[in-house]
Amino acid sequence: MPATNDEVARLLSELATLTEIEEGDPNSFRVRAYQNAARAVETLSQDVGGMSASQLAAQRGIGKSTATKIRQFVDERKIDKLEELRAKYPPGQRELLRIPGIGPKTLTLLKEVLRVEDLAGLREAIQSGRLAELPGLGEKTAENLKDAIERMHLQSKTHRRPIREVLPVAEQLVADLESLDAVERATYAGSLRRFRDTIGDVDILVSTTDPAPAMDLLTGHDLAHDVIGRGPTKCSIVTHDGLQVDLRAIAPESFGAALVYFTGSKAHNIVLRQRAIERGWKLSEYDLADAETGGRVAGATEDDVYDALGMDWVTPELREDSGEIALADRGVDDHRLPELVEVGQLRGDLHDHSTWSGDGRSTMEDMVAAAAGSGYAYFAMTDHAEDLRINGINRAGMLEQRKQLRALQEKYPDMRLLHGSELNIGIDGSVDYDADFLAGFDWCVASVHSHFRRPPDQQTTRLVTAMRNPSVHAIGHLSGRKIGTRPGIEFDLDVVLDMAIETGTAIEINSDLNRLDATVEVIREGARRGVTFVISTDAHMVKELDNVRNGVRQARRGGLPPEQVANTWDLDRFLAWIQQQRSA
DNA sequence: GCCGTTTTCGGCCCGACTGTTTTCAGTCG
Repeated sequence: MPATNDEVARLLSELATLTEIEEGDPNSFRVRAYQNAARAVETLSQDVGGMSASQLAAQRGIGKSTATKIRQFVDERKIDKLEELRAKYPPGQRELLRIPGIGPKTLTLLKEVLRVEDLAGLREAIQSGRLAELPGLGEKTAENLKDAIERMHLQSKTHRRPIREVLPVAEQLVADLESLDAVERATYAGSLRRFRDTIGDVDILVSTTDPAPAMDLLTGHDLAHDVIGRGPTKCSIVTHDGLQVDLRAIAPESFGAALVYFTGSKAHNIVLRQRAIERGWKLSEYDLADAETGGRVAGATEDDVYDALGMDWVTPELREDSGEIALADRGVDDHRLPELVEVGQLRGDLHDHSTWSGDGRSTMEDMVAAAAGSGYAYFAMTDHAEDLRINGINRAGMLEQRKQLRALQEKYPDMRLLHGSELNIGIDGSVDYDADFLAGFDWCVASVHSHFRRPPDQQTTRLVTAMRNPSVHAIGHLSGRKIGTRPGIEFDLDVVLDMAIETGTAIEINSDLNRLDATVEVIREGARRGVTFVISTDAHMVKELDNVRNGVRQARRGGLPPEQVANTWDLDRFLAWIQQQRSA
């Protein structure tokens, strides 16, 4: 089996972790070098398998030494240095490092003084009181470690959770904090603000000159199970289901700097700080300031901070140090961040269900009324087709629904109602109904709802066959993944994107927080190649029509401009495009 | 281990909090 970039990136991360133990310092330069190399490999556009050592070493973040290691893995499927460190620090030891409160120094101390090398040994050392006798540790530390072990299966450091479990909690806490008189502004930051699929913990910032009320609110909140810590400007809680929430109180004049700092990513921030240093400044969560005098340069808003650093403001979704820095750098010729799609640019929703489908929760009339209320110029009713046995609508049902939708159209002169369906892509790529019946729909989305575990070449064929069908306008939730619970189908992205362009079929960005599908990788590559996308809610009830903002953030994360999103187009252009797909 | 208009050595991001310390080390983000 050839070595994949992901595989190599994982091994380099492991090397970083093991080196951290070896050197006893999480900030060791060697540790950081391995982490940088892992990230460099992750974001590489070519396969490491086909690259020579010198080609690898030419990549930023990969030097001669790491290039040799990567080549060794490609050729021999092993890395000597890694094998050596794995033998020296068995998995039990590394597991201890994952316990919050244990870093490399404590780990070494445990091993050398108490011969503790795994979780069981640590439990025993706490129980017997031997741990509390170690130099630098004490009763309180022993107690904290005991608690940490108990909630470890829930803890953020060991467990990232799907965004759908986190976003609603964060939004509620932010709203509650913002209602306080003492709080000027509250917002969540971190990977949630960057809109990653999975989230470790929640970072909330409040702008205030009086931190106490905000901290009282969080530590006493109904959602709080346990207060982990509280200082003058920072406190942390764990919710009942184990999510850690950190709150930081920020002075208003520092809010922008803090927002930059806590939004990250870590890699993005490091580059910003390097830019600050080059200018004789230093960037912290308080401000951008002169390194010598401490005189403030910027800090109140994110815009000020980026501007002072000679950069355009970077949308949080792009802050991963994966090319956005150069695009924002006003010192670089042709620098230009992509224009990214915004919620206000969408003119229609193209994947929606009603009680006509067994799993719909709002009536067609209510869905249409709500869409009209959003000011949409077009709206597609796409209930499930008949092959979805539990849910789908048969031919007679579809014809009746169409009749009722046409009647409804008269009530909404300013919004074009499209009668469509969410078709099911069968195991051979075929879809529901026959060609003549399909031709009666205005707009069809085709999605995979079954047979998730088939070989990639078979899945590729399924998708390609569906895209070739002239009645299929878009492919819904391309991978079929459910974040955190179902991995989704594997397929050949090259082939699928080529076919999307050839047939003019759109790729859907599904706004359901469970899905966020197409994935960022697909969007990024599709954006580069000029593929047409649609951003749809897949709403099953009125309330879910608002989910479109999630789909938009997913699209932005993939760097997608509005021009490549078909439902930003005006009605005439959109209808002409549908027509063209049909005849292609 | 990586990198380079202060280059091949000598730098490499920064501060809060905790618990243990009588001035700071370790961990975290």
